[in-house]
Amino acid sequence: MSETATSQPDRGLAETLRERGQRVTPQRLAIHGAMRSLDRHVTADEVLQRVSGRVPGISLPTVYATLELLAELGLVRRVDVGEGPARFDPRTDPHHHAVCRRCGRIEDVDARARLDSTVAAARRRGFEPERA
Amino acid sequence: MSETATSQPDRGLAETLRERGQRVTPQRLAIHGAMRSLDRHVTADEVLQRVSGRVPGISLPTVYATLELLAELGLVRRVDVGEGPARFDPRTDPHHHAVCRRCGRIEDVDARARLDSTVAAARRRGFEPERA
DNA sequence: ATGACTGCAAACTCTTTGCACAACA
DNA sequence: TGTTGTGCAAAGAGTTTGCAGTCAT
Repeated sequence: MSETATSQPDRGLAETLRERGQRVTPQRLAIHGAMRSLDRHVTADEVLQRVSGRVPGISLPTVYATLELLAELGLVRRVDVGEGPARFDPRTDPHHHAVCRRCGRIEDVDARARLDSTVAAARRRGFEPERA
Repeated sequence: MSETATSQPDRGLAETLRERGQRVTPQRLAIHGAMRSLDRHVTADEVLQRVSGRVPGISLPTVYATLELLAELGLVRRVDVGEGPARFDPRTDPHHHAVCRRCGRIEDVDARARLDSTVAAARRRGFEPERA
């Protein structure tokens, strides 16, 4: 019983898309592949640079659209840091980010237990946690 | 011994400015007053609306410049939430913000102890905490 | 008087949208 | 073949910058 209803990480972006009646395009596969191979937080522009090798004519609007789609599928997470462009994070579990004020680099802060309790406190006040 | 070297909350914006060789203008006093009287997180535009009554011709660039100045003086804190305009917070001690995804409203999350330990963890990794 | 501050307008960055063409199903 | 997705260009939001005039000192 192939229960690929939920979006599986690697095998199955194509399947997931078809199940949703959406098309499997080289742009989507390339962007997904790039995000999977990355272990960093990247900007839309960096994704564009990286996939431009494989998919020559790709454009920034397409990158944004695809990353939004991947975020909907839970394969990517958009991190809106205050200054500068948004970053897209291949890691989708809730975690903190430490942002360097000078170079803008983002690093993960693993403090899961702490985060959980903070989130629980927010939830008690009627908020639904979305980003850390 | 008047040691008003540091920027005192209320009495003394004028003094602080003069000490720094900067000018005391009605715009600055009005914006500072507005921020002090507020207990909310406001956008630059909201500050403009609010101050326009007292200082008729005031402009948005001036509001931004002044809020940046107040932030430098530690009288205000800029909160860059992902979506939409930046908010300016009259509360300057480190604290978390809960952001409503729908209406954009911001509410403080008091979890000082937890926050402190998270910040300490980040500090250990070489980061200087700036915003929560 | 003199130099910092203001207001106006325009530039700027990042992101989204509109529209015609291409290409997946 | 019928749409969905793409690329291009342009619009849009928010913030910053350049410049001439004003005003605190």
